[in-house]
Amino acid sequence: MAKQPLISMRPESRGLSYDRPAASQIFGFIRDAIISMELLPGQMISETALAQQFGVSRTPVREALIQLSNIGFVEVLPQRGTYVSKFSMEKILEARFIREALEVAVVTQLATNPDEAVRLEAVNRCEKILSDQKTAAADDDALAFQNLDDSFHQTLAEFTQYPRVASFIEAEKAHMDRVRNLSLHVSGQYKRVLSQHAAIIKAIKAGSAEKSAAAMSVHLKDVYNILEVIPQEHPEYFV
Amino acid sequence: MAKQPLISMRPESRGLSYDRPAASQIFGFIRDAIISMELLPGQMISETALAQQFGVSRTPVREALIQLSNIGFVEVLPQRGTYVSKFSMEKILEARFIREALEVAVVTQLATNPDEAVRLEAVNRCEKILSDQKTAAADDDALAFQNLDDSFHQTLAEFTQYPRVASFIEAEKAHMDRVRNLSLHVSGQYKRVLSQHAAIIKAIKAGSAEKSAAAMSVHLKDVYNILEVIPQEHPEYFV
DNA sequence: ATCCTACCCCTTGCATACTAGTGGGTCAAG
DNA sequence: CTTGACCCACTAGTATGCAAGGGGTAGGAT
Repeated sequence: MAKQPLISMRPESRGLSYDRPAASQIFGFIRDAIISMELLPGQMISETALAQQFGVSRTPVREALIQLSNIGFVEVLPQRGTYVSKFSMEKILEARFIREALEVAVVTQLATNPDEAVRLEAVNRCEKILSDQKTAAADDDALAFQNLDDSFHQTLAEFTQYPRVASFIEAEKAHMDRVRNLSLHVSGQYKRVLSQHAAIIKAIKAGSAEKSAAAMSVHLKDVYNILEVIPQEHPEYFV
Repeated sequence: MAKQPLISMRPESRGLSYDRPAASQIFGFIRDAIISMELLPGQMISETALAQQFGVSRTPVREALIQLSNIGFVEVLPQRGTYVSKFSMEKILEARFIREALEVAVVTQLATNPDEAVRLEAVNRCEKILSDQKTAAADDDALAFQNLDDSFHQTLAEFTQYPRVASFIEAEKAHMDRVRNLSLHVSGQYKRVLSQHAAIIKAIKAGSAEKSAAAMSVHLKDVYNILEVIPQEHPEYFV
C-alpha cells in the first residue's frame, strides 16, 4: 500500500529542476515544509520515503538532511531514524539571542553609517515595507504580514553588505517563525509589531546607534509573550 | 607513481576511529588542515585523492567537503573540482563583523548577569587563562598563545549557556586564525592582546555592560592591523 | 606560426548495492 | 498472564559504479 506522502507537492512542482543540484532543491523543500509546520516536530522522516517521493536516490536526500541537521531542523540518529526537531525552550532562546546579537549589530552599523544617503535609502525601503504591513494588518492577512516582516529584517541586514549576516538572521528567525506558525496568536500583535518597526526606523533615521539598538532589542524580546502560552497549548511539540 | 599526500598524518592517527562516523572525523581533519595552512588557499583537493588517503570511499569524504563548503572553507565547483577557499577582504571583514556582534552580546549578557557568583567564576577562569597567556608570551610560544586566546573567548561564550553561540564564534574566529597563521606577526601583538583581554575582564568584573562591550569591540577590531600588511605579503592567497 | 576542433581524462553529481545496528513483534517457556 | 529470547523489518553509514560536463592537449587546417 502506498504511504501518505510526507510533503504535499503541487503537480507542477512535483519534479525537480534539472539545472540545479537536486540536493539543494530538496533541502529547500524540506526546510519550508518544516517551517510551515507541514512536517511536525518529532515526526520521523525517512530518507527512503523522501527519495521515492522526489523521484531521486537516497544520496541527494541524505545530503539535504545533513544540511538540515546543521541548522538544527532535524536530528539524525544513526541506525534509528531522522526526526524533525522538537522545540525546546533552550533552543528557541538561543536562536533569539543569536538573532538579537546580529540584528543589533546591523542597525548599529546602519545608524552610524556616515553616508547619509545610504541611511535614507534604508529608511525609505523599510518605510515602504512598513506601510504594506499596515495594509496586511488591516486585512488580517497573517501570511502576508509575516512575509513582510521577513522583508523588513532582511532589508536591514542587506545594508551591511555582508551576505552571510542576512542568511544567519534568516536562519535564526526561521526557528521562531516555526513556533509562531503553531497558532495564529498574531491578531493582537499586529499593532505592537508595527509600532516597534516604526521605532526602529525612526532611530535609524535619527542616526542614533543607541536608540536603534535598543529599539531592535525591545522588538526581538517581544517573542517572550508567545513563549508563555504556546508550550502549554502544544506540549507534544516540545521536548 | 604515488602522489604527494594532501594531508600529512602521523602514523598513529592515519586510521580513523571506528566508533564514530567517518565523515565527521574527516571533516575535522580537513578543517584543521585548512586552518593551520597545511592546505593552502586555492589548492585543489580531490574527493578521490582524499578518499584514498583516508582509506575510505568517496562518500564520507564528499559529505565532509559539503560541510566545509557550508562554513566557507572550501568551494565545490561541479564537474571542475573542489578548492580551498582563498581569502577575500570581504569575507574576512564579514567574519569579523559576525564575531563582534556575537561576542559583544556575550560579554554584555555576562556583565549584566545579576548572579554575581557567576560573574566571579567567569572572571576567575579568564584571569587564569590570561596569566597562562602571559607565560606563553614571555616564552614567545605563538601556538600556545593562540590556543589560550581560543580558550579565553570560548570560556566567555560558554557562560551564555547557549552552545551554538560558542560554536559560531569558534567558526568565525577560525577564518581569522587562518589569516593570522599566514605569518607570525604576533610578536609585537602579545602585549596589546594581553592588555585588551585584561580590560575585558576588568569591565566584566565591574559589571558594566557598556565598558565590556566597548572593550571587546576594541579587541576584535585589532585585526585591522594585520589586514593591512598580509594581503600585500601574500597576494597569491587572496582573490 | 596560429587558430580551431576533436578527443580524452578528470572532476563532481547521482544511483545502486551492501553492511551494521536498532527496535519492535512474535512465540515459547515459566 | 508475564517475561524473555530471538527474528525480522527498517534505519543510516559506506562502497562502488555510472552519467554528464568542463578543461587541457594534441593534431590538423589555414
